[in-house]
Amino acid sequence: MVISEKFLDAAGAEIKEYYHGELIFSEGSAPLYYYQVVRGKVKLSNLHKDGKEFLQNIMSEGQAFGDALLFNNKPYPMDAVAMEHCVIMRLCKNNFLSMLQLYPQLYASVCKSLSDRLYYQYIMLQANSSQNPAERIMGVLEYLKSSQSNQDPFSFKIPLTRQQLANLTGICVETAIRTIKIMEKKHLVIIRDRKIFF
Amino acid sequence: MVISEKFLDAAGAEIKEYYHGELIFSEGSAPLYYYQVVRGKVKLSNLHKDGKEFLQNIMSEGQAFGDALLFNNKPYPMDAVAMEHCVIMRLCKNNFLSMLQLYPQLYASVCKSLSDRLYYQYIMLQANSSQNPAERIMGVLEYLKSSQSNQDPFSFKIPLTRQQLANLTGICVETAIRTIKIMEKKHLVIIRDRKIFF
DNA sequence: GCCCTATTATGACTCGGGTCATAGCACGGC
DNA sequence: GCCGTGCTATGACCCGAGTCATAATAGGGC
Repeated sequence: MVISEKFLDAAGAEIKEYYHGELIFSEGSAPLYYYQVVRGKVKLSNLHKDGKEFLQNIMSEGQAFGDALLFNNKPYPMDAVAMEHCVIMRLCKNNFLSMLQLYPQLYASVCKSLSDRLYYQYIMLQANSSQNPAERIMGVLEYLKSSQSNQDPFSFKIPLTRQQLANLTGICVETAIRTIKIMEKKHLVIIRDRKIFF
Repeated sequence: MVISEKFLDAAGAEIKEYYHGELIFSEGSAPLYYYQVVRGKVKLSNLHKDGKEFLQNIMSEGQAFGDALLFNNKPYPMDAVAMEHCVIMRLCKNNFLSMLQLYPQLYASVCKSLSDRLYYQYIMLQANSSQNPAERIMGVLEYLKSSQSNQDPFSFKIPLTRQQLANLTGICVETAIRTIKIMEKKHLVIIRDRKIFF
């Protein structure tokens, strides 16, 4: 958890619920809140004009989002959408910044949280800049795996559909499916019951 | 400038000089320092096994790098190389963290600096995840332009070679050259004296 | 059980970006 | 001026990822 719910509560945060598919904020609008996921999953995504979606990231319990934009006064570069029923704490910009001034030790958590996401972006940018679909997919898999405690090969069941993997890597579903099959033949992943193990 | 040189100096920073092509840190090694560019340009890049280079970012005067990794104890996900003769201030991890504890107001600058880079990564990740070379290149151009004061069309001379644009976007030089020509025909950019204006 | 939908799967075809080869051009060093 | 090097430019060819069509399978709701 980035910031303890007690602190957020004391600083004046509201608890909000969002339902599957509900928009939390949208690309181009002005950032006004610090958001922290209490329960559920939120996707940060870009909707292309041709209807295709690019998945920037999926935020889970304890993770913060939208906060980076509070520091540099730029409009949101993506949408945030609830992927399921979510409980989210939301703290307005002024209260968030005052809270940090009052309790500077919280800055350490915020910096760590920003750094974690920056690290994720480094990995993904490198992977997705490759032409090779397998390298793009491996980028996601390795990143997800790196945040697991059990590092044994094929012990980790990837919690993403092929469509989501495709949207995260900017390739089409068919290529994702075909590439994953090839990766299985090369013993890079195992497919059991249609689920990917890495 | 992220942190004033006086503060860095008082905290025990060293001033180091690097020459064109000199390695500052390398992918996979452990982060030990906060770096801030005093003069020159530093590229953050990944070297692929096939000899190709992917340019994550180019850091200029006043910008910090390598600091994100101090917060989350992960090895560097890229190399840092001086692109020209550089003067760089370097502050070891312990002194950096102590300095922040001592002067919490510096945290705000660090958060802003992290957020700025996160924003850049969002833009680039979205752009580079596209299949379309023109979209990838536009990602770089629009980002660079957004940090300019003069927003008039075609007023900004892109300070990058086609090779650098190709390495930033993960496409090959030839495609970069051809795509830029097409973009000129579509009046998206102007080419004058081989230089790209946007 | 039955239906609806999301997901996984597979084949045929197209097109565009990578690769390789070659060359023209600009600039700095001497 | 002359040379070398890095940058820009252009053509021919190939391969592989996208697109479209079609279908099998799994899972949830009722």
